[in-house]
Amino acid sequence: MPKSTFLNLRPEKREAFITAALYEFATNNFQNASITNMVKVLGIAKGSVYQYFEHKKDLYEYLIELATSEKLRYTKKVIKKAGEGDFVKWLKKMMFQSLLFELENPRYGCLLNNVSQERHSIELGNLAQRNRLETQKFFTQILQLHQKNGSLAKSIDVDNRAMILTHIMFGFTEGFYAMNDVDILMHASENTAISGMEDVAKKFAKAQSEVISPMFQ
Amino acid sequence: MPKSTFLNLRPEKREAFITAALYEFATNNFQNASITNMVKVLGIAKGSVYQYFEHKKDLYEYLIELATSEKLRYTKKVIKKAGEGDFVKWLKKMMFQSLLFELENPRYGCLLNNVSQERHSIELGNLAQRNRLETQKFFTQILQLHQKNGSLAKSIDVDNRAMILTHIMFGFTEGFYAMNDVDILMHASENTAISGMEDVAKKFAKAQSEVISPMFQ
Amino acid sequence: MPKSTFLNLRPEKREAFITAALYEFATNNFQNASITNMVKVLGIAKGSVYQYFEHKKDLYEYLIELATSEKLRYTKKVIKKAGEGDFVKWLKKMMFQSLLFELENPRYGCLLNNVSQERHSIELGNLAQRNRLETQKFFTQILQLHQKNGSLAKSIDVDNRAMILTHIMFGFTEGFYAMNDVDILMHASENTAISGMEDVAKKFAKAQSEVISPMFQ
Amino acid sequence: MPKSTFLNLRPEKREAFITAALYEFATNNFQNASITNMVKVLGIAKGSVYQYFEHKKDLYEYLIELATSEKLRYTKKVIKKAGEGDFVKWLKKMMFQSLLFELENPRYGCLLNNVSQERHSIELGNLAQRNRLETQKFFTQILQLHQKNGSLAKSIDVDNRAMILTHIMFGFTEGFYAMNDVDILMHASENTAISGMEDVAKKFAKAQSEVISPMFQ
DNA sequence: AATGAATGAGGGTTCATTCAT
DNA sequence: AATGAATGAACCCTCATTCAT
Repeated sequence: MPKSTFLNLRPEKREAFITAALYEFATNNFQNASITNMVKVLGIAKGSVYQYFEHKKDLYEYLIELATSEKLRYTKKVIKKAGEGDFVKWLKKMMFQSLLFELENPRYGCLLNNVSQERHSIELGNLAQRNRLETQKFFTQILQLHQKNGSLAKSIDVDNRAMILTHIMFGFTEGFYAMNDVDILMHASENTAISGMEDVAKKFAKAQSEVISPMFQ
Repeated sequence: MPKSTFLNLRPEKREAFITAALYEFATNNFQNASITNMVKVLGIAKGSVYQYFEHKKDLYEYLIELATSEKLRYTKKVIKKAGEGDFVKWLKKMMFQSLLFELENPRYGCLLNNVSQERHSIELGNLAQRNRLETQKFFTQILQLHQKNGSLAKSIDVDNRAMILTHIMFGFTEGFYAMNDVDILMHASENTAISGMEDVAKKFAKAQSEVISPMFQ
Repeated sequence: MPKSTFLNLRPEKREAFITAALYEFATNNFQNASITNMVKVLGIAKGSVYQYFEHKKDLYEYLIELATSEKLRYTKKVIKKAGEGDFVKWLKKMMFQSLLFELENPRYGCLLNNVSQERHSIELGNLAQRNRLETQKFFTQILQLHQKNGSLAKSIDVDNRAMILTHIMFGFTEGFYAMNDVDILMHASENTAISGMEDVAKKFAKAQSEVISPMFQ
Repeated sequence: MPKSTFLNLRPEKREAFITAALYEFATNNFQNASITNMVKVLGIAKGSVYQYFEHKKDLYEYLIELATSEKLRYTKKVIKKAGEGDFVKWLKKMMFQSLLFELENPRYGCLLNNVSQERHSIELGNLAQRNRLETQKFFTQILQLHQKNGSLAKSIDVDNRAMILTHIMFGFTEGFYAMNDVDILMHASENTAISGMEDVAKKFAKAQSEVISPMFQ
């Protein structure tokens, strides 16, 4: 929900703004993210932020939306194939693609990770919960699809598996960001980041896969 | 590292202080936890806090220590039995006991959960990372013990399993707090809390168990 | 090192600010000068100060610079004549001009006097020492000039005389401010101040001169 | 004006208290001297200070009195000889003895130096002024004595000379403390301090003497 | 559309002083 | 006589937000 002023901005300006905002909200949770600091980095007037967005929360929500849709776009190809063939095979592809997304878009990834850790507050409500429920619902639908197609045993408790999947995926993601230097991840140019983090990522992907596969046999 | 002032406090007062402090640091991360708010709730003077502790970080570290040692005390019986019999059986007991701890001591549990999510900062360093590494090391040692005793296949990569275990356990814990209303958990008297959350807890325990068991066969 | 914010201020506002800040830092040493009190007097918000300056020390340093350059401007004419004619004659002129500066700009004068009395601290370092060393160096250079020009006996120990001059001049200045009511000095309009303090000043100038003259014969 | 409780204290305790108090008020001006810090160093209860003294100012005044009387005791021999023989000779002795006092009792010396720099305040009034006036009066009396005895020219303006003497002596003292590390001075054992500072002191004494002698010929 | 000065509530922290024990 | 917990006002500093230009 940016104001029209933001949408009418020269693309370069808009993108510079987004990049800086993402960085600020990716390296800090909502409360600690500082508009003051962000505009200092950007070199624009503080007032401009309030020409573009109603308030801090408004900006935050916009960034979340952006990150979410970007992630969706990135994983679309895999999502489309849901229901075809073996579920575990699909899941592995999905997990791999997600990890690639984190590596290539650390700002988006880190922001979304922050969202999933946001404490309940008057201002944001239970954002983390809503975030997790969406993911859970997504997995539930995929699982149901696979059950319909016969590629997943009907005996499996879909809701239960979706919940577990959700917690594990968020758990690994959070672990990934906790164990690695977020700043290095984000400042690296895309290619450097990938090559530098490749091993770590592979280890994580393999681990996740090992854990999750047995759940569906 | 509380000052002697704090240790000499009348037990009721000290406990009231701890309760309120725990609540503040359990519902907020370090930066957002507010001494001002805490003393308002407690009905004491702001200066008193600084009679008890050197500074905010000092108080935080004390609460972490308290929570950690309380958790250790709570799980001691199970930890002592490490190495005896089947590892998975032991792990299930451990996980169940941990969950019980979270339910009976939601303030401690929630605080420790916050610790594991703390962003890297100049003031706290990489607290979350240190926290996770400790847990990982703990699991590594237990796994090695079981390998020595022959109750765990020598072929299993202990370091890898310890890492996975860590991420999953933190993941489930975080999920648990994200999905439930922390405020209700913490304000409930112990018994109410348990009965109210029993089903949720059982579901979590079972889920965790299902995921983890296959990793060691 | 004020921020651009301060420099862009409406001149009246900026001057009102400087006047009030000078008063606060002239009547109190660095530690005791209170931003809180200053803004109360000025009738502006506390936050504004931090729009203008990075922090208290930043403001202090700006005021020192201001006072120093103002004093330099005031005594420039005399300084330029250094080396011409008799040194003692020049020194008398210099002392008289300095005194006039103190009388016409009691806020600047008093601030600089405070600087020369600042205790060594982590925050400011040894400001007083640095301040005195500068003055001493200044006198050394002038004395060397006069020795080159032949208007001062080569036998005179320049470093020693410069040190003595420095201590005496600071001593008289400090004595002047200790013996007179600084508040009256500072609140008086310029002309009133001069006429009111004229006799005192003359007495001081004569005394200083009497002391110093014999040192160079 | 200590309370009777202080006077009834075991001598060792009283002396330890005085030593610590002196240190605190010698290294800080009145406002910045911290009772809190002092008792921490001493290892006594904060409340004790208020058993001994009415309030901070009360303690400060006691220390000033102590330092003053100690200095008097130290210079008594010289003072007694006032009026005998040449004034300048006497003054040199006096100045030398004063310097010795500063070196052997840096805490007292530094405290008195602080007193002479204290800003006018509601709490302390114009302490520095009173302090200087006393010294000035002292010199006036001595000078008058010498005029009576014929060892000083009747033509000399006694009040003027006393004033000048005062400013110069305070000036050199302040300069001495500004240019040297007060903490080193005070922590050194007496003998070390003297030997370490001997050269500096001699330089100062000679300088002072050179300046002042011509004033009385 | 862009600016950036102004605000004021809130943050953590220090400290002299009081008073019940 | 000694303690030390309690107080609360004061300190410097930060920040999202507003608004006149």
